[in-house]
Amino acid sequence: MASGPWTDEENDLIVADYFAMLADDIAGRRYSKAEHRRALLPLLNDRSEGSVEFKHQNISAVLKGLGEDWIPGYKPAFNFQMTLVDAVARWLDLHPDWLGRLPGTRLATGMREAAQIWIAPPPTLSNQPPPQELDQMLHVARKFDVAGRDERNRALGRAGEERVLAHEHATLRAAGREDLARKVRWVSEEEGDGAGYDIASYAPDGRPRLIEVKTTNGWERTPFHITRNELAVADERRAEWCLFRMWNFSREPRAFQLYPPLDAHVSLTPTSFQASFN
DNA sequence: AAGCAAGCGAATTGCGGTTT
DNA sequence: AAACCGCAATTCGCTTGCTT
Repeated sequence: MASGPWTDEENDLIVADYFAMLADDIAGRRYSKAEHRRALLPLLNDRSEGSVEFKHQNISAVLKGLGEDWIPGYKPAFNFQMTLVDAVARWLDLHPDWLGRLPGTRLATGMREAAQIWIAPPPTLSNQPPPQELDQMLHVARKFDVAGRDERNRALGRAGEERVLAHEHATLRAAGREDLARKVRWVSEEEGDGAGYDIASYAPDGRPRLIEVKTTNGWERTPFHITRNELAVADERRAEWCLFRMWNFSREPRAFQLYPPLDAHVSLTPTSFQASFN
């Protein structure tokens, strides 16, 4: 039995099998996990059923770090090795359309949502996941440049802003401020980026509220990019500005808000540098 | 250099619940 | 009743670092 670490070949096989099941799951097709496992087993180097199951949970963990859906029932299990991450990366390279696929295949059931979004406290203030787990997830996020991917995904960003717009309208109406709700403006849509916030809204008491929306399909601690300009505006108008972080977007949007100073909540790492001649 | 302890990652077994 | 599924506590064994 169980002879040493999994080889790259084995990892490739099980990752491909995993994605086959995940595709079935997302499309709502029936499939049998046990059947997949039986088909896979003889192709591997004499692994036990248990270890195959466990490896599936490890793949779920990689996918969670990536900010992607995983197969329900394979609860993410950490302590996976980086060779497994490489195998997932290889598979995604060979199937570039997987990440580009439109979010929302499974949305049909969840569309009866209220316009308001559930806002929870930011992760810095709630209970933390074990540090070991967090490190591994961030490592994966970096390896795949999850933050960059979200940033470049204009459709995701726009959908997120639209969602927040609806949320602000609903919140103000619920507070009996129809007058303010009518004055909410989608700044980035009307004037383009550059203002340092996306939506100009109001608190129920009438104070202005400048909202920068950051959207991801990933989990709540997925890293994101923030521009120098956004930071500057956050600082200049710190009483009004807020960052609206929306996560788990394609399934069921959840959110938290961050208020300046941002570095009290997150650590800011420069990721791009200006090169000029002198 | 060898022996020993500690730590850590990998994997397995077994159990409780669910579906057919 | 039997098969199937999901899950987690726990064990195993290897590596690494420390001591003598």
